Amino acid sequence: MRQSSLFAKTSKTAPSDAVSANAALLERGAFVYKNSAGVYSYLPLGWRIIKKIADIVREEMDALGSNEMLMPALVDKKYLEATDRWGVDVGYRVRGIDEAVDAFALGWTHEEVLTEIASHHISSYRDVPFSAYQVQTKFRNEARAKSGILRGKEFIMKDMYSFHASQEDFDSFYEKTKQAYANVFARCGLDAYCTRAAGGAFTGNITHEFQVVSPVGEDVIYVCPKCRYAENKEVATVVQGDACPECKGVIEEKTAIEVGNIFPLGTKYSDAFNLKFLGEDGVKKPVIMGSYGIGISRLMGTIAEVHHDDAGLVWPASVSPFAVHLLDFTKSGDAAKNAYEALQKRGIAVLWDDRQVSPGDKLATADLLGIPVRAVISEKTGDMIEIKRRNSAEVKLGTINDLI
RNA sequence: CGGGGUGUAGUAUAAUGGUAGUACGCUUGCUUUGGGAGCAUGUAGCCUGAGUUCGAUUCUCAGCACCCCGACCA
Repeated sequence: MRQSSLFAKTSKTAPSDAVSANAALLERGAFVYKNSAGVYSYLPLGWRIIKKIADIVREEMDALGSNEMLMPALVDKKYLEATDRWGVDVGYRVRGIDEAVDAFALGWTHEEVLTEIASHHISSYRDVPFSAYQVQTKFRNEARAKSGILRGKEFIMKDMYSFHASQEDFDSFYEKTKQAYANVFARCGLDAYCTRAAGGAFTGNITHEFQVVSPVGEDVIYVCPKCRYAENKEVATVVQGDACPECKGVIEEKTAIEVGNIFPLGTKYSDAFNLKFLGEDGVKKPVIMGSYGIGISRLMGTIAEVHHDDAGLVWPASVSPFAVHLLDFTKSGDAAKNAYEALQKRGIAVLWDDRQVSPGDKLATADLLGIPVRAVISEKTGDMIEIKRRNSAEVKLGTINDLI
């Protein structure tokens, strides 16, 4: 892509209201635009990252055998009334302009919707286990949106739900999902702890959260860095300085960002929608469920918090909007055009800064945008290309082949 | 939702009870090309409403917006 046609303009200054690093850098780099408190647009660069992250999540969920689908964002009142969640205060309710009563909620979760759908598809033990997920915008009336895209009133989420015939089968899937989640976060360049936690409005069971240590996090967790034992403060049995119950290491207290969670739901939702299956023994039994969330947009913000320096963002290659940032300092631009076309031909996602601005501007912008590989063509480089990785100070000369 | 703070140009900021200044950006022209180039040029602003006052961007009140702390939070 030619940068001159990219719908994005970077800024030297962050908006005065952007306090956290992710907000300041994502807005300066034109990855996102704040429309309202806690409500963001994803500009072309940011949307590319969202899509990269979502695709990583899709690959891992598909590998679990889950089915991607899409449910309505308008959730009928009947669903939430069935589980007494119509009145949960994080919800938004909507009605038509000329209607007297609220008929829908803007979806903040979809246990009810999918359980009801499943009740029309699951009737025999042959129909389970089954799981499905979606990537969708969720709406939550956050009393206090904060920290850029880390906590918004509207955000992009992957939510998955699973349906099982037995507790054993559920447990097995739950553990596999834990591993899939660990894969997702590792692939996104994040070190996430899997903590024991409480389930809030979703379940009374012990649940698990995936937490990335960061000063801007809202959760307090206790972790053992040695064996990675971890608990959320809300259910903690240890405190800072205690011996780890698993390995006798020393427990540390950390603040962390919750990037995902998994919940055993038991039969709470299947009971509400009379979701039963006929067993091999001819007896009807309730379906055992789980739900599994990953905040896709929050993940982008978390990566920004973890991977940046004074000059700007430092995207892991796996989620970067482009693989190569091509800078051209020459007058003619011919060599850069050739390199750009060669890279395009080989399927390398390249952003070519073809703007008529100074080298200093291009270099500073490249640091701000944080694309992993910077390739410079100038009068100094001759027939070669200067290659520098964003996460390293090393600069070396190479050829197109070194970029592939 | 409780408490506090802040609203000045596209962005960041300054000053002021008497017609608002700087920087960045943007326009145009010339020069320039390895760390957000130089000179010139033009562009653009006091959140909304009420009150006090001869006069309010400035003071008071209300509303709205945003931010911070807390509560809340799959």
